[in-house]
Amino acid sequence: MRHLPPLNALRVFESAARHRSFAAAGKELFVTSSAVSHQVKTLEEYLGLSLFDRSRRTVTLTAEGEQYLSSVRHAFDEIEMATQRLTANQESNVVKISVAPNFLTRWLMPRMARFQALYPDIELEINASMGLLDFDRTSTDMAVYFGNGEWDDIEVHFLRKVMLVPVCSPQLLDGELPLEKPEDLAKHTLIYVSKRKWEWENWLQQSGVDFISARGSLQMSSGQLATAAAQEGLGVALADSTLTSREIKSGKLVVPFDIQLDTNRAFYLVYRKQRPLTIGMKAFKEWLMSEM
Amino acid sequence: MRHLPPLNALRVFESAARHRSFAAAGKELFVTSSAVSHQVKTLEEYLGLSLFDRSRRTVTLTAEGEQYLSSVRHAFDEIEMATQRLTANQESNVVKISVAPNFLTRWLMPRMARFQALYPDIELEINASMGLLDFDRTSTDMAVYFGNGEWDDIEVHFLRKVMLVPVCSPQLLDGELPLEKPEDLAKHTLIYVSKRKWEWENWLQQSGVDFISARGSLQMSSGQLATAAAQEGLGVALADSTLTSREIKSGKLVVPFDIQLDTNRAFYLVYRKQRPLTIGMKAFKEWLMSEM
DNA sequence: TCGACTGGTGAGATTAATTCATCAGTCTGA
DNA sequence: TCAGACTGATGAATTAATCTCACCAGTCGA
Repeated sequence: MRHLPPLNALRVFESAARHRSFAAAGKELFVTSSAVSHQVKTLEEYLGLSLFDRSRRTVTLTAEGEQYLSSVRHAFDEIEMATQRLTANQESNVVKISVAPNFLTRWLMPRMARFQALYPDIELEINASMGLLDFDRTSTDMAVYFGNGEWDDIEVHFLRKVMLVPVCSPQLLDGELPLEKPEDLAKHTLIYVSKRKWEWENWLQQSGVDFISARGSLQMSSGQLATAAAQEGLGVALADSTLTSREIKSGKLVVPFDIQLDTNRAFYLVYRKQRPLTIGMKAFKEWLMSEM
Repeated sequence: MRHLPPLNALRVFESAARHRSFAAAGKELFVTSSAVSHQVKTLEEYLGLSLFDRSRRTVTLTAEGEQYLSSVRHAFDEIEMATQRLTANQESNVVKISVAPNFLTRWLMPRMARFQALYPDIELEINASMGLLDFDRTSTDMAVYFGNGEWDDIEVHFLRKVMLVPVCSPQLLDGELPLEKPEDLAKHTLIYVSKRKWEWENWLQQSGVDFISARGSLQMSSGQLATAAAQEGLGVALADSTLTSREIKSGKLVVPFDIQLDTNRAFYLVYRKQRPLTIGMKAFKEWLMSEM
């Protein structure tokens, strides 16, 4: 047996709190500000505390109101998304995708034209984002994650492994300091990715270099930035060999030592569990898997 | 501007779906089954699909209804908890705590009597659980987590570092196979914790043992079980030195080599961000920190 | 200082929710 | 096997929740 507050009053509160105005909430809900006032009062009486400060001409949320708003918002987001999913057209041809930045710029973007040629009716709405996202409370249909593939409560499809090789600008390789064997890295700047500092350590270990005290180090927040920094000649970075193949072919980046580090990390296509796929989602999934 | 379904109808649906019966839902909501029927119908008309199968005498959820229920439930849980937090008595002296199993049995339990002597009015409701929990949708007040301290959106307080030492039963140490230097571990069974397999590797590396091919290995799902297995003489495990100090003092476990591995992992007291602490929570927090 | 805002309040009007009466089907047990 | 006790469905009537209206006070800017 549940103990829920009056839900209609809650809806009115959420709108009023979001707008920080009873009048604006009234407009959104197609009622008068008086109705909003009544409903907020009902909720406040139920809770036994005030959610708004009513001094001055404008209303402001109390600390309690602020707290409550964030929870109520979360909950309403979820209800809204669940309702949207349920009533969504299975024939929908718009797919909202969230993609790991490196994969987006270096893999997906260059191949977008091919997808559009194959599926001219499908419209992709792409968003770059790193971390995990909440499929319950966002309208994102699918995502490309980077990681070890161990995520709970979502449908996970393996795309491709990430194999790291050192990359740097050709100028650096032709420069004064030699870069002929892994030990020579000691004289160069190593470019790290903040949250994956162990990668250089592992690569050096695999390359038979026991310990190295590099000349300097540079820290970047993403693999994409690390690769860009290497391209600018700022040092040597570890980058995925296939994602940077274009830069390597065109000579913008060179691989001083072709020693690949198997990271146990990979790119994965993920989406909400048990979600019936729309034709747009099916098309994107099939194309993505077939391009691998 | 939001697009929410009729919320009162949603509440009725949730109850009916939970009970898998309109009559039972009516009883819970103090209305007739007729009212339930009307409301469910309203919701179904709004969504444009049926949520219940009405064949036979009983109703069953359709696939869509099942999907919808889980989301609606989640959302209502959150509203319920937010409301409960808001109306909760600040003077409450009941604290619901979720504790990492190893910490619970080896640290908290032995000291519980001391807490109760100091705060006879405070009532602890303890729950053992490993993973992370959702403070938004559960009624747990505080938790003791084991990990690296990097968790988002929660209040984190450091408790104590975990320093690992090898432990085994005294019988094993006095047995036929020597255990005098780290290299001797090669002749014994190493007990691993499933999700922290790297620990033995790190310890051996720190002890100056390059590579070791142990006689066998045993995998346990938690540190608690690994320590118990070591106590039974099944092999050598890595255990936290302070958590196992009682067993070590009493001679149930011995430390063959006093080489401690700093794991960068620790125990932390955590709770919901911005949550105003009840007097019970304050008492527990203060006591816990002072016992460290 | 006046108008144009803000939100608050109580009474009445409107709309939504519930009950009631009735119907049909299904399962149970005498 | 057939009455009786359940299940839920439905439309009209009733009740309860919600909203509007009219009026209030206060604040802000011209």
